[in-house]
Amino acid sequence: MSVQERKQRERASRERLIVATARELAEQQGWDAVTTRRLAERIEYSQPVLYSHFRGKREIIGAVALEGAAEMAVALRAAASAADGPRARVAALARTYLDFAERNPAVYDAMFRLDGGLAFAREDTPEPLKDAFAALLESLGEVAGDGVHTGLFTETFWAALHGLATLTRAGRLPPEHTEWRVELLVDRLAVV
Amino acid sequence: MSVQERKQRERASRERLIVATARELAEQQGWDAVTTRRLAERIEYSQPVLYSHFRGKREIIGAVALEGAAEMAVALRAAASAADGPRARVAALARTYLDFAERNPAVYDAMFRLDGGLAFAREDTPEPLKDAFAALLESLGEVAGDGVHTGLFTETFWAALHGLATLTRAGRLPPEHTEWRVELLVDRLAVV
DNA sequence: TTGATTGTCTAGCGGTGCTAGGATCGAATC
DNA sequence: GATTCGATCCTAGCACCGCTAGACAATCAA
Repeated sequence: MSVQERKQRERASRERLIVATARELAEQQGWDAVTTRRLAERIEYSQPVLYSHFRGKREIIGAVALEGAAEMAVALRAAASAADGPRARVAALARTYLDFAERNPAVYDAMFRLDGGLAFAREDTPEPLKDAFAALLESLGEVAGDGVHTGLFTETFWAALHGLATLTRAGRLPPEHTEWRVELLVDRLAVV
Repeated sequence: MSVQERKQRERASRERLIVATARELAEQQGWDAVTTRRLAERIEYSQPVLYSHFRGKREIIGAVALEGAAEMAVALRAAASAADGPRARVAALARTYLDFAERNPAVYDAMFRLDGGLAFAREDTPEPLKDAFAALLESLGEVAGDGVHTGLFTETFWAALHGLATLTRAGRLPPEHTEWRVELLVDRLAVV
């Protein structure tokens, strides 16, 4: 059975290559540039090979999104644990979130702007997504305020951050004063 | 010169037809379904005619966005003027904004999610966009709080609403409890 | 060695946004 | 009223897209 195992390993490795290449290409030139032809050429296989790993382009986006969610969860927890006190923790969380969105725009798009065929806010939501939300909730839960449902509070705070991230990057908001807006959000929304 | 005038009128009328048809088609079947071929067929002209009015699909999206911005400004001002007191005014404003996004998803996308080739937050920003932002600022300015820049406050509040609107519609946030989230946003962000 | 299975590729389908170039039509001139 | 001539519009086609059928080669089991 060793031959089969080797083949499985190779297959898994190629799948990782596809996802990594798609992500790289998307970060370099945007998701519009991630066509199945270009992607196939970069991994040095023909187009149909992609379809033996993923149902279609959408699923590839979804795979990048899951990868991103896992990384974001790590980054959020690291920022939170390095801060002292609820107020500082929330501020660090918010800055880290926006920083992640700015540094990995294509991954952020895959997670929250594009259709990666993933289920959100449901029972069958993939674990990495649930966990990224959990990472937010861990820090935000302690500043929701008395009698305020922590889940709903986290959702609202997250939505505000998401709005800032997307509108800023799309040039809808001037890039200056981002720090000030985050400050306002934390000051007003968090109860310390 | 009357012949030329008639031609100009007809041309302007056809341009309105293009924008209205694009909007209608987008609301019915989403922007992906708005292809130049389908659009041309619906207005009963050939494809190249579209390009004698607009540089490309992007500009058509931009035209729909401007139309939407004007309508949104009217809706926001109507809601604000019908409410009594700053707190109620802001709440009505927020609800109207989200309501507009929900009722006109394609127009909302054209305004804030898609690339319509429009300049935002700049001097050469088209008037309807500036005015829609002004409509927000008129009501939000009075609850920014002492010493808080009203423009930046409005931007932050708007971003929060935008986040709620987009995440909810994309299925990233559960559709229930939207009203509760708005309530929280208004309660915490607005200083009354 | 043979036959079946697996894996990969070439080629192609129907679609996209956009455009070059020819046909047509109406207005202005003789 | 016939004839230019310019504006207007359409046909046809480009290069690209996501995706797939079917041929082909390599590998395995008998």
